[in-house]
Amino acid sequence: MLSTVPSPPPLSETDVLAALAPEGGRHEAVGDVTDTAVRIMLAAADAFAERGFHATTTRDIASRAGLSPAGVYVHFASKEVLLFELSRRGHSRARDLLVAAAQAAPTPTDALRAMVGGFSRWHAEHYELGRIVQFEFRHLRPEHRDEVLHLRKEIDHVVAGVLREGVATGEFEVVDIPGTALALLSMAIDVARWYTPDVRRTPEGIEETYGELAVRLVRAA
Amino acid sequence: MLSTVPSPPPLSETDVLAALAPEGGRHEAVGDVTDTAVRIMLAAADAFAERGFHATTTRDIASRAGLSPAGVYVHFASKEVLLFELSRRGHSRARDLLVAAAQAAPTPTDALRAMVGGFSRWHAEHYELGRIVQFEFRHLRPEHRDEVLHLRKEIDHVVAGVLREGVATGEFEVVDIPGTALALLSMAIDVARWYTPDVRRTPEGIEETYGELAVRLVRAA
DNA sequence: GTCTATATCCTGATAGAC
DNA sequence: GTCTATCAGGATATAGAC
Repeated sequence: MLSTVPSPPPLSETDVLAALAPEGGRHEAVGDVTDTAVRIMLAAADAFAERGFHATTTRDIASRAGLSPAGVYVHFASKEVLLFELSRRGHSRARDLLVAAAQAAPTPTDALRAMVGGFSRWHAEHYELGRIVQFEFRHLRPEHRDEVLHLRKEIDHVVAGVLREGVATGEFEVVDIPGTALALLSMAIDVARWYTPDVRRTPEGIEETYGELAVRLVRAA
Repeated sequence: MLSTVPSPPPLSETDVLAALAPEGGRHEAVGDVTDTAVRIMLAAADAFAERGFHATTTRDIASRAGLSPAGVYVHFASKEVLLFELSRRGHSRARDLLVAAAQAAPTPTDALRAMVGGFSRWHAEHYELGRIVQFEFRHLRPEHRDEVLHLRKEIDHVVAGVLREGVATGEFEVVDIPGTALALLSMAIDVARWYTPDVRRTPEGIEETYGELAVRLVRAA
């Protein structure tokens, strides 16, 4: 169901790149930007995820990308624009995953399992981009925050929609649909906070566990 | 059950103070530090929660506390020490709440409802301190991080313990105890990320909803 | 214990040569 | 498009008077 997400080797570059690229391909899959711009985005993603937006310096990003500090500004107008690009692409990718999982499943139960499982797995496999998406949001400038907020609302809406369908078919019993959607997303989002490749759990195991927990949370008694 | 948490007026100072004070009292309840040190901690908590640790300046903290920048250093050796004090006290308080809720409940089901409900409510009522505790953790220096890590493990342990009890009594059916404990805590922790007083949900409503969701997640079929 | 003043270093971003 | 050099301001923290 979520097989459009490739399973890349545990290299940070490939990992973040896979999360940024809609087709899961190589550099040209990011498509609308140059090779150097991609390198800068990958460098910034590493740095932001590791140290946070404000603790990351432009020199840090530049050196990771193999450029001088000035070289970054040919491609991005500011450090905040770089955060915005990562945030926007990451949110889009996460939303696309959820929508694809919802559409591919035959029943609301299967859809919910695939969505929460897949979303949780994504936040583990791509925990660097996941952290940026979920935890650096408030450091965007207001106009950029507003744009990303639309994507966040779409994500909430997809989950709530599946819950409503499940209630309609009688598969689910949900007292508070938006509240439950929020709690389900919280479980998955929080994975990005605690997951690292050093941890004993695997993204696949997380997908399995969290998908089942989601179904337990809403299934009719 | 969680009535040891006072319901303060919606003033940020009182709110953070209540979360810092073991007895829920006034300034002297924080006890081991001077009045001015408390004022600085409250100012720092406001600033860290609002803008994040690295985006907060020492001038920012000082002016919120009504001091000159130099005035802060009489009471705290560095900005990071201030973060550590807030983090340590906040973690202790959160752990104490969980332990009290676990001990006061007659059954594992009641205990889990009270723990997850109360922990969620705490992350709403004290969302400022909650954000610091949960999301500024990585900005601590290694030795301080280690000390706080002990408190975090105690929190995990209390929840896992109640799950084990519930499995033993037959009330719960849990495949993966540490994984489920983690997911339950994730739901509650993530409240601090999205909650603000502007949001439509109330801390009391969150307590009710999340307590019930927790029970649904683990109860035997 | 608090202040004013400041040391010292670092920050995001730009100018202009190549 | 990339570099070296640098600007202008801001950062944490300290010195020393009161």
